[in-house]
Amino acid sequence: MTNKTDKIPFYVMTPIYYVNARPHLGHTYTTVAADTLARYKRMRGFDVRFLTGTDEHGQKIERSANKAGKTAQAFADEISAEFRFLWARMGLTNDDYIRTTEPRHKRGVQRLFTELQQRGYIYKGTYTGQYCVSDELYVDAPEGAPCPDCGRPTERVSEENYYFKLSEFGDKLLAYYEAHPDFIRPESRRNEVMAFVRGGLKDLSISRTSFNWGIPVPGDEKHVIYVWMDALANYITALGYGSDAPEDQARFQKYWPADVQLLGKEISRFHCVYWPAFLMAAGLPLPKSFVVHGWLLFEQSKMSKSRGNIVRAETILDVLGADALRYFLLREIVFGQDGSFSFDALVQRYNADLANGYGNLVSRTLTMIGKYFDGVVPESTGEVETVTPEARTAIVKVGGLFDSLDFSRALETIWVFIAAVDIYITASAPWKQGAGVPDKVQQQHRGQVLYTAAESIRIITALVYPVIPDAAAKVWAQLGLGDITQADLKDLEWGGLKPGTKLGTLGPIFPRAEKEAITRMQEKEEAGLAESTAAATQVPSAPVAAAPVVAAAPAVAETKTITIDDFAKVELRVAQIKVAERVAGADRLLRLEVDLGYEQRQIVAGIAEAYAPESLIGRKVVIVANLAPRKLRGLESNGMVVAASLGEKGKPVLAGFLEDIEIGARLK
RNA sequence: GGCGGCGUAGCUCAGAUGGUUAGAGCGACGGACUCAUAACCCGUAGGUCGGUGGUUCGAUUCCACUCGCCGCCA
Repeated sequence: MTNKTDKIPFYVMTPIYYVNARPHLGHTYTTVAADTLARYKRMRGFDVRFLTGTDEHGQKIERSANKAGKTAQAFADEISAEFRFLWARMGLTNDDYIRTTEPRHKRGVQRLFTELQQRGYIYKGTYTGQYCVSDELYVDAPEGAPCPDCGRPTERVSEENYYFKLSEFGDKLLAYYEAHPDFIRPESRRNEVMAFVRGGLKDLSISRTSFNWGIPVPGDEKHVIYVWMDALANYITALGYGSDAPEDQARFQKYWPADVQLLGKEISRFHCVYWPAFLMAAGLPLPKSFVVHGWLLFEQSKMSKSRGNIVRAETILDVLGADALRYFLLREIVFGQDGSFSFDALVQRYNADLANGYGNLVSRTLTMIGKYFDGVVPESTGEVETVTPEARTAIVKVGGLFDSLDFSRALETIWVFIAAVDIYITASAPWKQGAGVPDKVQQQHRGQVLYTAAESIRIITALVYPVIPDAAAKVWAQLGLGDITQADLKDLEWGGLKPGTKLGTLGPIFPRAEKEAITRMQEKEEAGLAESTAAATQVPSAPVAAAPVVAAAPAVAETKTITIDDFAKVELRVAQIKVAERVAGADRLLRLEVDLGYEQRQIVAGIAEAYAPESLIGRKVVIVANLAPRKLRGLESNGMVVAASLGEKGKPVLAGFLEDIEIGARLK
């Protein structure tokens, strides 16, 4: 183990996500890319810091919260928690999760503002013109005209504001772009950014007085700091910028400037122009690179709330698992370009590459080692096989491609190698007994072939680990190599697998998905919230522990068997939620009124942290109808809503049905 | 409106400073095999490289125009 301080720091982050929208595949895409890069760099011995989080201030949030009848903070808490749950459920390895409503962030933003002010880059002025609430931007449009950007109505405002002298930075920025060709990737984005800056930069208004939900300007509290300045600063405040504590300062010194800032193309101007200008003005170093990726289109059209074609990651996690989603996003889409998502393509990729390719290769190889060598990795004769040099080439090539964030080609390269190993095994036919060949010679040949195949799998597994960590961990264990997270993968070389290694317990890695998986996912999306139903457990690779229809506890928990009569005592029925509201003074409780067809009743359920009340109205759930009444927070609860429990925090996921079902129907 | 990108097999995309039969993967079809997850392996299909016109001995690759999609800016 190397001492952590010896390692080279590597700081990577996603943008922080605006809590105006709930997490969808676009967020997942960026975050998965960052996670993969972080895992890869860790594996290569870097001291990685991976940051993500949520952006929570601004007028839009204030208004959405009002509309929902909540405080802005409560509203932000809820959505931020959803992001956090999702990332936790996907097993992402972010080292920190910043929220712009945290004190550490506020402190840092105010410090940055003060710093810019003291350095003379901020002055007071008045703006009169149109403002787009949706984009949180002053727009150049005549009175009454819609926003030229998003088409929504703009508002007439006249405000006294603080301005940042952005106009002073045009030449400096251009010089910097020129001197650092890799500062913004891909090149097409760099060109766009440079064209924008060449067009001339105007000073930027960086405060608002028209609303309150934000960080106050130090010493002039009726002003709130512009959301973008607030948000962008998270990349340094999360490290400790603005704090006087020695450990915070040390962290900031260590990790800043960032190595890779990932972002979607819609926010490249803020990240590649404003943010560097703020940093220059503050006398801070600039990030080493911005990597701008494209959009994820859903079956050819842009995913958007209004189109109603947003796909949630949860749906895919339920049916195929996190690795399938990660693999698809990084393999199918050329990083930097727009990509298209469809359930069809997802399942096709899953079957062709993960099930038939990687999964099957592992299966055929390890099964034969079990059969012919009693589950112990055989000796190699030392003879060089065709795949050996190919493995070496793949190691080098894949490393380079990961470094340049060319995930799709990295994976393509690995899969070319997988195919080569399949061809090698088929050509060598270790299952065949050659006519007249003595058993000893036959065994030696088998040993050589199977050692070569197993060693190839070890290398493949190490290479794919950053992309499909769950599967890689399983294969690693099946190879008898223990915990992959403890493995030193820095110097991957052919021959690292020791003959004599006892294989672990074998089992499927990626079971083939049936066509039906597609319809199942589509139905889940249509049904609204993704849910972990009994159907989800039909695919054994689903990350949710296989749970029976009634999944109040994970199936892994030991259960004594019961008779059918015992089960019959539990009256499970389908009920439709008619009313859902928070219980005052309880963070976790919702008061529900449900319709059973023959009666309406009140149930108090501990699901408030996972479900917004309004999202539940009309939803059909399963309840235990004959549970003795109980009082919770003074409210009588007549029954219990059935839900699975996910993760260590026990996040509830409501049970439901894919087919439409009659209210009141009994489960038996 | 200005600037830029893209349009190649059913699908996702490579590629060519212009030159013999335009490539890969997936899907489809045929065959072989049986260690393996109806898998793997071998083989086949056929696309006038968006349209029109031009330059050229020769263009899908260059030029002009045109249609469609997209991005940045106004």
